[in-house]
Parts: sequence; C-alpha cells; structure tokens
Amino acid sequence: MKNKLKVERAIHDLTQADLAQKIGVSRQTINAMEKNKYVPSTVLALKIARLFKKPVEELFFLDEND
Amino acid sequence: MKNKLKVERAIHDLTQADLAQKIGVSRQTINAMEKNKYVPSTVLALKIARLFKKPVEELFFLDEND
DNA sequence: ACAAAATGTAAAATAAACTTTACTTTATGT
DNA sequence: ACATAAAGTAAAGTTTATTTTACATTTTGT
Repeated sequence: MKNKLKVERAIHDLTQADLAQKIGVSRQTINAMEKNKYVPSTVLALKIARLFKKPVEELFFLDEND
Repeated sequence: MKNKLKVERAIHDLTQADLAQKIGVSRQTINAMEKNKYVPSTVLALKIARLFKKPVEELFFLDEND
C-alpha cells in the first residue's frame, strides 16, 4: 500500500509531530507510515482522512503487493 | 470503529467464507471484523471497499471509542 | 556558518491483527 | 424433523502495528 501523507502534510503545513499529535499516535508511527514501513489500521486511515477532509481512497492506495 | 460488512454481504449475497476468500483472509477474520473484535488494516478496508464498489467511509465508521 | 527544528532510523518491548484448528449454535431447505 | 450450510466462538500461535527511547542526518531560518 502507498499513501500521500507527506504531500498532504505539506499542503496543510504540518510536521510529522503535528500530525502525530492530532491523530493520537507517536511521531515514529507517522514517519514509518510515510516510509511505507507498515500498513496503518483503518481507524488511523479514517482519522487522517477526516483531518484532511479527503476520502480514504485519495490518501491510501493499494499496490501490486496487496 | 463500526462497519456495515454484514449488510453489504447480504446485498451481494455472500457468505462470510465467500467474502474471506475474495479478499484473501480467513473466515474467522471476517467474522471477527463483523463482531467488532478488532480493527482491520487499511489494506483490508480498501479491498472490501473496492469489492463492494463503495468508499471506505460508507463501510467503516469511527465511533466514540476512536 | 551556526543553532534549532524536522526527519530518518533502529532496537527492544508491547499490543493488536490475523491464522489455524476445532467445536458449538443458529439458520435454511427439503 | 432432519441434514446441511452458515455463523459464532475460543484458544494457541505467528506476524505485524505501534510505542518508547535514543541517536544520527537533513533541512530551515537567521
């Protein structure tokens, strides 16, 4: 799975720490998500989508590994 | 988090086993998701949304616990 | 160039997702 | 009522998400 977190953060001018705090996870979790180290839970995806006011599908994408 | 998996399955006339097989997880995983035993990964949410041709947000919902 | 902030990374620990096996209960069709 | 399919459940095991701490590297502002 891939995502556009880094782009969205840039649009909203948020640091990884800012975003982490807003959705209630550690900064490393955000960093790891952006670096595709692991797949976040659906709760996190929904919270991030809500924060950025975009559908989950515009932020997270299945890829060939999925 | 809550979800409408059971309803969607009914609409599409799929058993838990059918759905499990289509998205590549065990039947118990589907059952546990429907019974809110745990939160699925974003990959699963995206696959289920794609299968049912509905946005993730129409199938999965944050609740007060999130 | 320097200081500070932001990002990247990594190891160890914990929590949670997911599988497998197996059994029980409930629903459906005849 | 009976047989069968579907759904519910549970324990044990494996894998993966997430946290915490800590440090290194890169970026940004002055």
